[in-house]
Amino acid sequence: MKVKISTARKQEIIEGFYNLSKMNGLENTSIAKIGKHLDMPPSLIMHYFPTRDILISSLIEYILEQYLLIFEPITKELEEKKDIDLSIIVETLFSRNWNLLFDDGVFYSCYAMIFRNEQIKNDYRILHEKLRESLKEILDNNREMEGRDTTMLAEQIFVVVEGAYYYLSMIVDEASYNQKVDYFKKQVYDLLRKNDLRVL
Amino acid sequence: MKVKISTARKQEIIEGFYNLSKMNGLENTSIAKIGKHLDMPPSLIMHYFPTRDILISSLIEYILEQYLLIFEPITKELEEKKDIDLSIIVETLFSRNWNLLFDDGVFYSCYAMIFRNEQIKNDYRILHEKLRESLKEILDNNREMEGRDTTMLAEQIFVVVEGAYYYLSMIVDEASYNQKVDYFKKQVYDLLRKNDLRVL
DNA sequence: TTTTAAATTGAATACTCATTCAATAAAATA
DNA sequence: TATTTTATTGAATGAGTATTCAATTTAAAA
Repeated sequence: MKVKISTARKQEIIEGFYNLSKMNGLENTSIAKIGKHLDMPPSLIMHYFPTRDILISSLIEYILEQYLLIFEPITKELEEKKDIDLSIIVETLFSRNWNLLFDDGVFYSCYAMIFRNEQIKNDYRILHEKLRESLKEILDNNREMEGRDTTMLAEQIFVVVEGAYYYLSMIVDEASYNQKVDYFKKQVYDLLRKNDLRVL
Repeated sequence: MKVKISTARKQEIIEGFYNLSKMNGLENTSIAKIGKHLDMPPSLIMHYFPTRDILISSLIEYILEQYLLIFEPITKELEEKKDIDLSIIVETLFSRNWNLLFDDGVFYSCYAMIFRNEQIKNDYRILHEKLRESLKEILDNNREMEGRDTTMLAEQIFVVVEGAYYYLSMIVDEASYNQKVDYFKKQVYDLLRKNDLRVL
C-alpha cells in the first residue's frame, strides 16, 4: 500500500504533463505549470521526479506505452481467431484511431529528442521493433503468407504506415486526405499480394 | 545597399539560430544565447525579428528552403539529360546526403509545431507537395513510365522515403541499417516496375 | 556638408524557470 | 501507542527568459 500512493502520484503527474503538452506544446510546459494544473506545489513534482530530464524520460516511457497499446486490439484478435483477414490489419493500420487516442504533436516533439539523446533513441527503436514483430507474427499466422519473407514485409508495411502518418498530418483538405489514404492502402495491399511477382 | 545589410544580418541570425539548435536543441536555444554565439546584443536580434515567434517562423522558412535544395541536383540533371535512369533517382533518394546537409533534430522539432500552428503546417505541406511534383515531372519524362499514374507513384515513393528516414534515424547498428535500406530501396524499385501487375 | 534614416549598443524590465530547503502533516511500522 | 518513514507544503534561490527603451554610432540621401 505504501508504494501505491507514490506510483499513483507519479502517474498523475505524468498524465498532467502529457495533457498540458497536448494543449501548449511540450516546450512550453514547465514544472510550475504542471503544478498549477494539478493543484500541487512544484516541489512535490520534484520530489517524485528529481530533475526535469527524469520527468521527460518518464513522459516518453508513458507515451511509448500508449503507442504500443494501439496495436493491442489486433494482437488480441489474433490470439482468438488464429487467422485474421489481412484487410482488417490494413484498415486498422490506417484507421484514425492512432490520432484520436494519441497526440502527434507531443509524440513528434519527443521523437525529435532521439537525435540528441541515445537513451531516448533506444527507447524509440525498441518500440518500433516491437510493432514490427507483432505484425510479423500476425502475418506468419496467415496461410496466404506462406513462403513469404514476413520480416521484410513487416518492415515495408510499417514504413508506409509511418511515412503516411508523417505526411497526412499536414493535409487538411478532406478530399485529398482521403485520396492519399487510398493510395497508401493500395500500396500496402500490393505489398501483401506481391508474391506473384517474385520472379522478377 | 541600405537594404542589403539588414537582409545579411537577418540571414546571419537565422543561421546562428539553426547552428545552435543543431547542437543544443531548438527548445534550448534562446535569443540571448544566439546573441552570445554571434557576439551581438539580444536587442539587435529583436530589432530584426520583433518576437520569438517571428524568429521561429523565419527559421522554419530557412529550413524548408534547405530541404528543397537537396532535390535540386536531380532536377538539374533532368533538365540537361531529359531522360534519367530511374535507379539514379532511387539511389539519390536514399543517399545519406539529406542527413549530412541537414539536421534532422531541428527539422523534426519544427515539424512537431505543425500540430499547433496552421501557418507552419501549411508551409510544410507546400514543401512536401513541391517535392512530389518534382518527382512526378521526372517520372513523366521517363519513357518507361508511359501510361502509369505518376501522381500516385510519386506519392507512394515519397511515403516510403519519408517513412524510411523517420525509422532509420533510430537505427544505430550499421548492419541492420543497411539491410533496412535495402528493403526500402527494393520496395521503391518494385513500385517503379509494378505495371505488369496492374490487372489485379 | 547637413539632414535623415538605419544599425547597434547596453542597461533595465518584469517574469518564468528548475531546483533547494526546512518545516509540517499523514501514514506505516514497531 | 511511540517511532520511523513517506507525503506534502510554502517560501526562497539565482539564473535565464523575451522584450523594451533611450542613447549612440554608422551610413545613406539631400
